[in-house]
Amino acid sequence: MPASPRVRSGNRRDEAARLAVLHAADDLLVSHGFAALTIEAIAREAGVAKQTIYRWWPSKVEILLDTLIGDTVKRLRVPEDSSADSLRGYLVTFARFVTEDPAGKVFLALLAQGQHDPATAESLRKRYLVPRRILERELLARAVAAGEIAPVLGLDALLDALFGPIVYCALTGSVVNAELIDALFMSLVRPCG
Amino acid sequence: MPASPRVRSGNRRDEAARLAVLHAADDLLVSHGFAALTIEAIAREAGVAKQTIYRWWPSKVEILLDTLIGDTVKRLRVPEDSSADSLRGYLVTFARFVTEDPAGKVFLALLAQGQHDPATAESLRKRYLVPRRILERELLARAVAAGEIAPVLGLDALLDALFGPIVYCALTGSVVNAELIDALFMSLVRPCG
Amino acid sequence: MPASPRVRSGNRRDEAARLAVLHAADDLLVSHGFAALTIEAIAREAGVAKQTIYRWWPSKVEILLDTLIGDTVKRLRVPEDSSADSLRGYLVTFARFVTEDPAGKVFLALLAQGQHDPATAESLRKRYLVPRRILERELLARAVAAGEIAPVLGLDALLDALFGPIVYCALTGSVVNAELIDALFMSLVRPCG
Amino acid sequence: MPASPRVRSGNRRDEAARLAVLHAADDLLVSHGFAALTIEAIAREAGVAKQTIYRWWPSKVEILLDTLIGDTVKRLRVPEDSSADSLRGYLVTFARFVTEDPAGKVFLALLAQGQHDPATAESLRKRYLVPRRILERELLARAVAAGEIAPVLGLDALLDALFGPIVYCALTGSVVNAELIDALFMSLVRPCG
DNA sequence: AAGTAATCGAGACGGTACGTCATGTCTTAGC
DNA sequence: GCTAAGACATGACGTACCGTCTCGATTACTT
Repeated sequence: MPASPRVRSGNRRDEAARLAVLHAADDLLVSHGFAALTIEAIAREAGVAKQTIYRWWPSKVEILLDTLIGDTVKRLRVPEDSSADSLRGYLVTFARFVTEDPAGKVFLALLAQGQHDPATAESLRKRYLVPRRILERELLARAVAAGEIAPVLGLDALLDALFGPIVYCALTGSVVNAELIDALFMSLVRPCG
Repeated sequence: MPASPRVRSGNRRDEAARLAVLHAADDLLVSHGFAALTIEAIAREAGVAKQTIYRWWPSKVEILLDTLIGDTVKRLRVPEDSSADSLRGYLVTFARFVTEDPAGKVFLALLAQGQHDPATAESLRKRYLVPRRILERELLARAVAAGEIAPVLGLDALLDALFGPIVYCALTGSVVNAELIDALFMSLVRPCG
Repeated sequence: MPASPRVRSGNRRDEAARLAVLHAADDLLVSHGFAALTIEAIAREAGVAKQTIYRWWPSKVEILLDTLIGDTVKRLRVPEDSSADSLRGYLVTFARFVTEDPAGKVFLALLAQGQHDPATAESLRKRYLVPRRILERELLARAVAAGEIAPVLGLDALLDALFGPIVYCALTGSVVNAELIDALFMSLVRPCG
Repeated sequence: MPASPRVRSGNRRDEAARLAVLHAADDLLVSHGFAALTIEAIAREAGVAKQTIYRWWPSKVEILLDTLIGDTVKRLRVPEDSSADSLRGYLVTFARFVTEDPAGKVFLALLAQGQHDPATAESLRKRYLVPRRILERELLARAVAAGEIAPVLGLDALLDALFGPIVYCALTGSVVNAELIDALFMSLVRPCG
């Protein structure tokens, strides 16, 4: 199997090129950091022409969002089960995602880039934060309805209070304390029983 | 008063140039965003030679850190008084700083840039986060010793739990809820009396 | 004729850009001297990006060499005819070239720059001096074979003896004496008859 | 003898600094070429402040001229004796000077720089070329008067015809042929007897 | 002996150009 | 109509020198 550069698809969008771009972006971010994540580097790494990237993505941020959304579906599912335990488990999973998973680095990078560029902030919010937030709010609502938890706060504020510290620790490079998650959970979510 | 564009200082560092750079960086960040904050733009805006910037600052991040540290001293003092009330007031001040003060934008931009560049993360931590954290830990310790509060967590974790949600809301562009701060304060800090 | 700043050539080298660079370099050298001949000035004058210059030429010296070679082909042809008269005419043409023609200024500038930079010296020699010298030697050889001249020196030394004084006068800003050329020609080349 | 960097001369011009600058310029030209001969490099090499150079020399060219004039007096004397032989010897000495002596490199560099900058050309002419030319013309005049030579050309043109080829060979990096000097001497100067 | 003046080293300053890199737009030619 | 390839104008990067300047020290002439 010498080269087989890739079968050209001719008229249609080349799925292989799409995947190659997504993987190249992901790999570069993890291996060399956001600073090295240039369109030219992605094209080089993916073996794809620059124009092919510009044709399908308006910016490198959207590429990262595509990989992040894909990876989140695979590795950071919002649980269906609304027990207090599965809720707590979700917090722990999120903490691991954000500190250890390469896709978590993508999330942090996008959150960061959102501070430098309003368009990124808007995209991240619309395509990622809001949809997740809806799922999470529903999860909490189900748990409240089931009498599993009795939060001391409105659902949105509660979610900020729970995820905020985890994200902040990840951003500042502190370890995310298990004690911290426990205390937040006990004090704010108030599991019943 | 004819012209006098600026008095040259000759052999010594030119204080006027230093201030011009700091202000230019601050202004550009606020007015055009981090993306427009290039060394050339700062030099242009400040009426200063590029080399003068490179002579004194290793990167634009250090310029921003200088402005941030200066502004924090002026507008985000850690209170001396260790009452529960002044502690809560500090949280509110921080929330306003981070969402409304131009210097707060600088802080968020640096936190963000730290995700893209480890050197920034390290500088921010050493020159800003750690010194502030020390002061805040001492504040909490005094309050505990005075019997003003009875926190449910270790001091570091507690600080992350308190500031994390505020920073997270600022990063995602959500409003920082007063209810949120209250609930965190009541549930985690547990003011006595 | 609306605007049409220049038609972009896309994938291929842009011939218009190439010519614009050559002319800009030539014009700048003649109008403002070698000191003003910076890559940035050429790019400005030619309405071309700096990178376009660096893509095709390793240095401004090679740009000048390109113009010199082109101009020499047009205005300083080595004669085909090997009569003593045409040989003498060639010397006179060379003297005019080197003192009056803008392309002659380019030649002198390159010869000069060769003293400051060995790479220039090497390029000038390989791309200009040696090829011309070959043609001139052949010319002399033909004239000797035809019995037109009977030089008192080897061909290479003879060429140095003939062109050296002309170049030296041009370099020092002296006028190139017609008497000088005649005397050299009579004494060293020794036309027969 | 620990350091003794140099004795300060106080009010007067510091002769040691003057010499250090001349030697540094000379050394740098020979060792690293004209391109590396910057005022800053000379100051560095000489252990002298930049301002000290600017105070006494209007440009680096004048520094080189100072060294050249000094070295010429020492190593390229125009002979007093007006015999044909000593005249021929002078030509050979000049050829060696220009191809082997470091001071010869200085001469070529200045001649070259004169092509890039009219002020240099003017200085070189006034301070070096013209004074030498006067001496050389006198030498020839004495030789003619003494019946030692019978040149076929006016004295100035003759000098150009003699030195031109030597300089040209030095400029193009060719070897200066002994045969060449002989032929020029015999054909143009025509020594009697 | 005290004051004046010029020199020196050091080095900051506003500039200009360097050569490199990534941007996003474009055209070509092949499938 | 997609693709790989890559030229192009733009503009920032960080570095090196330019020539001017100001400083504080040193030393020699004046009074």
